[in-house]
Amino acid sequence: MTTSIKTRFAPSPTGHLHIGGARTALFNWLFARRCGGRFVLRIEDTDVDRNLAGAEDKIREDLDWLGLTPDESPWTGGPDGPYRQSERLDIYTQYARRLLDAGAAYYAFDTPEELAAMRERARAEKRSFKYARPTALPSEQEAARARAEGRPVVIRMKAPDRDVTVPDVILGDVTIRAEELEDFVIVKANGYPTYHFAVVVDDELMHISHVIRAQEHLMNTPKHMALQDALGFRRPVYAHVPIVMNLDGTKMSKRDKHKAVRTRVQEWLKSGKWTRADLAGAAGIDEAAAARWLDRADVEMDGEQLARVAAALDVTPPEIEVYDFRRAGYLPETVLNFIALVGWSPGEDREKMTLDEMVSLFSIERIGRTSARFDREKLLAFNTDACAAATPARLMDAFRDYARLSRSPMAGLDDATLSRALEACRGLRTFHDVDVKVGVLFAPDDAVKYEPDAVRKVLARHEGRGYAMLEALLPALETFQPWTAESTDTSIKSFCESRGAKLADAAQPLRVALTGRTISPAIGETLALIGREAALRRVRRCLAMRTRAAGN
RNA sequence: GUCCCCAUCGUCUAGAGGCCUAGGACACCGGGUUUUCAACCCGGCGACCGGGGUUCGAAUCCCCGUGGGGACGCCA
Repeated sequence: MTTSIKTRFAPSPTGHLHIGGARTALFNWLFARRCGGRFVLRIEDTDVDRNLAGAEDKIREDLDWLGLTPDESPWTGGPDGPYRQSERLDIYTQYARRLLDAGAAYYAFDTPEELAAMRERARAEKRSFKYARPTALPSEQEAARARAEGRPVVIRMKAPDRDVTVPDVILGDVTIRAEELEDFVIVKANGYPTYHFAVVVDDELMHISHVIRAQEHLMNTPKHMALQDALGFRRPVYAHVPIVMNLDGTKMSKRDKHKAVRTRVQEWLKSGKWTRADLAGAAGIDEAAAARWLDRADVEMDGEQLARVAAALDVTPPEIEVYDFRRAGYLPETVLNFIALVGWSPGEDREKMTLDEMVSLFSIERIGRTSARFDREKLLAFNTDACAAATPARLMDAFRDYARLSRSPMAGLDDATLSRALEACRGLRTFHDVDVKVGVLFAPDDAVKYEPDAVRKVLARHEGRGYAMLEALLPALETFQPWTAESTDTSIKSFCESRGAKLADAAQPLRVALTGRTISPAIGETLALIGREAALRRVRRCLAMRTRAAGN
């Protein structure tokens, strides 16, 4: 049992799953599957302030969508639970006691302000700060007294006094010199364990054999090893994977979304296009909260609020979290395939893979050492290919999920119509494309927004040539029989022929009349999808609008 | 600033001393197809960060430099 393979993914419940986190989860999941081992999901909720209500459900939802289901987790249970750190507090206390008794850890009473001042002084003197271990360690009595006096009491772990070498399967041996190591807090003043402490205890108790995590944790590992040694724990195999970056080389962060929206808000405020009240209104929050968000880079509004503001501003914030990609209309299998390739490669120029194929191809040794940039263009291309390759049933299923989330007018379509619409969208890149291309056909007439550019170019130009065409076409349209894609297509073509016009001369004005834009499936297909009644109605409506505009 | 990691086309990467005139994918450029958007087809451009070694031979090994990234929290 002790020799069996077990990996874990341990997010903190702060919101939807970050794409980088998803990749870490995927690697852990793949490795466990590959080895016939188990995959554990543990919730690291030891920061009372940062925990967000509902975040755990979001993570679960994202993982489910991707298909990375855990074998053990807070919601599936398992032999080594509980899987929420906040429910394991007594366990940590027990081990902290052991460290204290062994003299491996000690009480400390510094206030956050004092610590900040020490760090500040060190910076002013241009030396690096290192916590100075007191020569005489505080006793239990002194700790009790400090507590009684209202001072914060934490427990610090003694850093090892010799060099530590981290054995890493990706990076090789990494040695950190003893003087770089510092005594670190393992139990906070509020009694909660810190990440370092909880991780080590849980990985041991949960029999984790391989720790696959982001490279930003590399320098934490000596701390974890010190804890393992002091507690007599096993040493899991470590694999630190390179960090996922933005195309510009900065770290991919949730804040990027806020930054993008914030920038646009600022532009609009400056140009007088918007007021702070508009912002608050769009977000659905009060003005004070809106102002705080606007002025401080570290303040975030929730995902839904941000999405509303972004929509009002007509900007698309970068997709960062798994849920962003889902809502943007990507297939989960594409996301999985693509993120697997960010930092890992099976070799032999292999790129397109199903999850099952990845399982059989995966190995930690083939994970790279270089930080990799996340290229959305390539993801888009992957998704395009995946949609083209997907079976109609799969596509329909995935689209329904998208339509529900994005409140598409296509959400309620019956199977036959939806499959027809999807077929008409062959070549789609994301489901958002489908929504753009055929969504309006299923929306109420008044949802049609006539784009000024389209109207000018296709209808109004050359003394209203497009409108004239519509007027001529309307009576013919009324006689089209039967109303199918093939038949209406033929009818329009012969209509054009009889007038010595090109197909585009009729198709484009019709497209604009029906959708308000120049984007839609082939014209016959468009007519079939929208239906006879709606088609005639929208053409008449479009012509009536022109008359009204001319009257002004 | 200190410590750590990394370094092949613009991007993700293949490459584990001769198979490399460095391969693939995306992007890009040119052309084709086309009633719009997209898709699709054909062709093209394009990289071993620099300098020293080691070796008969280096993208591959070593050293230095440079560049990028990460960590330095009672965050995880």
